[in-house]
Amino acid sequence: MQIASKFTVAVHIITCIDVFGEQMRVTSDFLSGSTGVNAVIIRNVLAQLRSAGIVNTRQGSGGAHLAKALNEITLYDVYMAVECVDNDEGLFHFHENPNAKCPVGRNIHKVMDGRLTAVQAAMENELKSVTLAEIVEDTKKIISEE
Amino acid sequence: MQIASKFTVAVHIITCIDVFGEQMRVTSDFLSGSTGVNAVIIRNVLAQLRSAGIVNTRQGSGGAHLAKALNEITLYDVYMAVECVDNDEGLFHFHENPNAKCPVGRNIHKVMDGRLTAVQAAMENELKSVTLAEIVEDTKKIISEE
DNA sequence: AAAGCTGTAACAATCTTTGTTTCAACTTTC
DNA sequence: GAAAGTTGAAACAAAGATTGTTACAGCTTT
Repeated sequence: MQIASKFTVAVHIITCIDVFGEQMRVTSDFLSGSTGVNAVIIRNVLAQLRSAGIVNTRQGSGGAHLAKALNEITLYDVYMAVECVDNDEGLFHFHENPNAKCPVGRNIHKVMDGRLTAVQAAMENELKSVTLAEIVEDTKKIISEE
Repeated sequence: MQIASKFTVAVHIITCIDVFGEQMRVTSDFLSGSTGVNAVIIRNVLAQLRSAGIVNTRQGSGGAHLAKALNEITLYDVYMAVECVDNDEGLFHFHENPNAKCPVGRNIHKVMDGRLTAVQAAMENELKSVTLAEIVEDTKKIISEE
């Protein structure tokens, strides 16, 4: 089981906006071409990024723009924006009907929950440690060396 | 998107084997009752735990037993045993067809891969830091205080 | 007014997880 | 050795999530 590709698509989108945004209109069609992902999916992801205050889009005129400086956007922000993991449910799917009549069944949740939360937090902290500025910088560097 | 519940089921199973194993046969039917999960699923998980050298099972006689000391089993071992995440694919599902004709499309993988691996490693290290001995100890403590 | 783009809904296709049915093979007990 | 209880495993169904597709209303610019 994997985290939905909307996350990597979102990072790809933001990178494209910064790399190409000054010289052209970055439309959902263009992004669809660069990512290989359907334009409607792109618009959905853009809508989620917009809700999170990461990008701006407008009907009619077309073209997405960044709403924040790249060094103020972390991978965690993007991850949360596209909601690959439901915040209520958490990263781990717990089996839903442990038997309350069994001593283990009625207590396993209590024992596990804190630890599963810690595991999820470890992952999220690592995501918080990377900014999109780094991602875009690396990308531009590689492009310039090609 | 979530990590399959087979993982929490597996932890539940191991806990039951230790808690109840001395006084009764811990069969797939019993585990099905305690977890609320279908007995065939339980047998599948047991088969994966057996392949990983964590438990022993036998046809006919019935009843699962631990093949290792609890302090030698970490949550990571269980997680890997049940293969909730494909080892080849990784935790993050990358969009599969970025456009090689686009400078961003043909380099985004290079830029992201190392960082995604680091995020996954952070999660896995946290899983490695918890042993089943702790889980079972906590569970027994709670049961004794009920 | 025309062209191009976004926003969004509805539906289909695909994949994964989980459940169900079924039956062969094995062990213990009578 | 027969019966009962159990595991191992295959095949298929059910349910849910992701991704793709189609369609169209609404906005902006020219």
